[in-house]
Amino acid sequence: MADAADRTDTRYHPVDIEGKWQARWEAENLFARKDPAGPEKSYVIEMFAYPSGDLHWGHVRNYTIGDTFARYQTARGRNVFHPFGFDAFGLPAENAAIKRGIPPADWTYSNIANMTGQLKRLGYSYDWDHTLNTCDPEYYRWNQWLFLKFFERGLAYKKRSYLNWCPEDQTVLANEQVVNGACERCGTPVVKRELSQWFFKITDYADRLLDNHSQLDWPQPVIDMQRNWIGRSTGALIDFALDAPFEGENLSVFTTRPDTLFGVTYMVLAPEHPLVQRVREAFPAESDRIQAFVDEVAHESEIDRTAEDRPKVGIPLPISAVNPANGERIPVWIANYVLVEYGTGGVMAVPAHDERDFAFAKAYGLPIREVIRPAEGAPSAELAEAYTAPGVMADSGPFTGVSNEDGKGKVIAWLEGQGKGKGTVNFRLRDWCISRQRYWGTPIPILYCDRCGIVPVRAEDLPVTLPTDVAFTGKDNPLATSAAFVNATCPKCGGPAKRETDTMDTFMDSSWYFLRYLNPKDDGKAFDAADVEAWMPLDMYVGGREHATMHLIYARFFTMALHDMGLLTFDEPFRRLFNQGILTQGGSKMSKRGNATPPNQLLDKYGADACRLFILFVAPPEERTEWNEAGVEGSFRFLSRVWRFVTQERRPGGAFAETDEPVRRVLHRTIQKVTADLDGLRYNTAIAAMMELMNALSGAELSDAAHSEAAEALCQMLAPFAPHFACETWERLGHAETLYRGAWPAFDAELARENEVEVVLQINGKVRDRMTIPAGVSAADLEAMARSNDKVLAALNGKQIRKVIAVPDKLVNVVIG
RNA sequence: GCCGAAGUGGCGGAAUGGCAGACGCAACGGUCUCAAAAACCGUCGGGGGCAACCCCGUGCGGGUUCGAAUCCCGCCUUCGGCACCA
Repeated sequence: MADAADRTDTRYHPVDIEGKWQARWEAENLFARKDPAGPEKSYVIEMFAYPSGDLHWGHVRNYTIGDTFARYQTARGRNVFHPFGFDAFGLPAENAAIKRGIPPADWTYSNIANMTGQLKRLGYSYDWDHTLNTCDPEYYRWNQWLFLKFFERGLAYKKRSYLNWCPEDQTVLANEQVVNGACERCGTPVVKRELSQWFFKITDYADRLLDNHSQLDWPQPVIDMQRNWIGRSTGALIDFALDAPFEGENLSVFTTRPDTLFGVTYMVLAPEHPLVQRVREAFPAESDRIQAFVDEVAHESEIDRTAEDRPKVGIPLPISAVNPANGERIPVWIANYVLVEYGTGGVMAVPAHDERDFAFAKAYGLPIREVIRPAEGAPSAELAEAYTAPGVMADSGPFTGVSNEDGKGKVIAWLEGQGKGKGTVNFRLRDWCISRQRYWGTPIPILYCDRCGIVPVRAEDLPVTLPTDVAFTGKDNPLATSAAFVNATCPKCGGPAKRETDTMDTFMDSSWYFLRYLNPKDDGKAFDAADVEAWMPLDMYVGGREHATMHLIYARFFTMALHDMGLLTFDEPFRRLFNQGILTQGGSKMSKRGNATPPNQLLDKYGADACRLFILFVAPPEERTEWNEAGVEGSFRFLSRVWRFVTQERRPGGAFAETDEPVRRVLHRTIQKVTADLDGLRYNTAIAAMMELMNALSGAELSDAAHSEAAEALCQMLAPFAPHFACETWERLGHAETLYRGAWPAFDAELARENEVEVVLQINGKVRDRMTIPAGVSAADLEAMARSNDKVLAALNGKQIRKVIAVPDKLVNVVIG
């Protein structure tokens, strides 16, 4: 590119102005956090970035939506806080270390530097004095502090359970990180392993996570996804008495269909159910046979386990139980279709009214007893499939003849009266497993002492920093390879202790970063109560829908837990959420995993402003759209035309001419529309409206006054979209102050109103004529005009006018028949 | 299977009960130029007609309405989420 000095033309050259304004903004400290007192505060962020290496157009779309929103809020006079940071822990850094021998920290910090440069080049209005990287000890020490708080409250606990294990990444995964039975990150099929891990008690908050949805200004699909994920079911816990050798003990099961209790013909336990091992001990002769089946199921991968056509298999156990409803003895089986993690890990089987139980009973010749019948029609001879629709209870003792919906509550009450069961709710949501056997994360601040057991690190000893003398083999937990890290002293007894070598799930980092943004350099506390009180909750959170059941649930849980600890006064972090639509490339999502296009080339060629404008113009921000760079040219052309218009040589001042009126009407209508569209985040149509305005201005003869009015309004309207361009043209119009705060054009309502309208004349719903008339002509007058219209008279031809529908300023429809 | 979103020109999209295709891209024709770029002007859903005009057209089939891309019922397709959750 040539220097500005070489040019003789006065055309729009973005490279000449973008660096200049970025430097100016920085020198003026324009984007510094404002005082939250005074006009309404507006805390706006986009979901922070994983430092994967390069920005791609998907990021550009996300951040441009947020920046346009933030800049518009400022233009409207609000006090905006708009920070950015990096979600810097995670596996890719560690994989780079394993594959290329680069320390994870080096890889991460160099990516952060690179991406920060790209973000600055795009001219986003971030307050870089309030940034954070989650891999800094100054950040993660507060993760550890928060972990200790959760531990004190009993919200963090260690337990042994069956967990998702990724053999490739050599770590456990949360349920949320298993996608179609495979590791969300590397795609390797996940297997179940019994392991001892750290959990957060998110299930304590299941009901609140659902109930609070009504307070949130969020896209409904995200709320629906969370509701599905949490999966609340209402039903009953029912106790089935066990026979010898477990007499006196109960087998408790969860069911949503207590109304089918009289139809139970067997019971099924998950192979991992604790009772199974006790049965093996009680029946040594059966032990090997049982264990063989348990092993067979356990070794299936998660993909095989969840396959749709997976056959249901099981074996009977040498024990039986008693149906509390009718005293009947029924067999107890173990089978692969019962999940240990849900409910009690065992079910009562009602083959007549449950598809799974039906298939299993058919396969193993177990009895099928029909106890719900359709309200009308004769009882069927033999069921061909499970009957799961509503009906009337049959062969159900005192409940026979009751509708099954009423029966649910009645059976529960009856069981409660006898102490054999109770109504309850059950959730699909599991506690959040937060420990990972990886290096590049926050060390869990826990010690294991032979004498004192599990001992938390003292708060004053934080941070527990990541050691650098570790070996990355891709197999063992790297922290365990640092003797200096592992060997520690017990703070309770002073004896030798071993450090926990697991690190935290990185979703821990993102669960509270929006609190830390306010005081990222404060080394005395995790966050400042007064600042949090002043700025939280977030007024706008912009990010992708893929976080619906992960980050967005975890962060809500965190906020609720901190609220209950008295650390926050609110319990929902994100008042308003906006999901940008995904950007596809070749039909699939643009992402760091393959098909991403970086913005650099187009930035070089057209500048940041044209790129920003284009990414908002292509589609409504919430819609998925296919990336096609061909259109950037159009945005650049538009800015070039505005440039030429605004930079015309004009004398300042003067009066409006009569001939200005039509164009001024367009201008004021445009200001009205752009304002409304920005309020509704309809950026694509706002830009289209400005283009239409430019088209109207192009051919018009304008007075100096009208030219100046239009030029200033255009600069102001473009400011949130094309900030460098707007600042430069604003300056060239003679303004000394940088165009940023409180500079939004007002529209004259009188001028914005249409004075002349084209009214469509329809005959039997088809357009037959158009009439240009003054706005506001009444329906009665329109009808009279229609009745005397030539086309109507010609169409009549002996027929009659049956009806006339007149909509002022829109149309008249004459129905002839 | 369950929950959700979406289907409109060659392309991205506009119009959410009232002129379908705004705005932009691409394409085509023209002006300017020695030439090119840039810029500007024009054409641009399909069919018919010399023409004024006419007919068809918003995934498919019905319906409501004076009038439906838009509302209702039933399908199809694509995408996202959940899925042996008892």
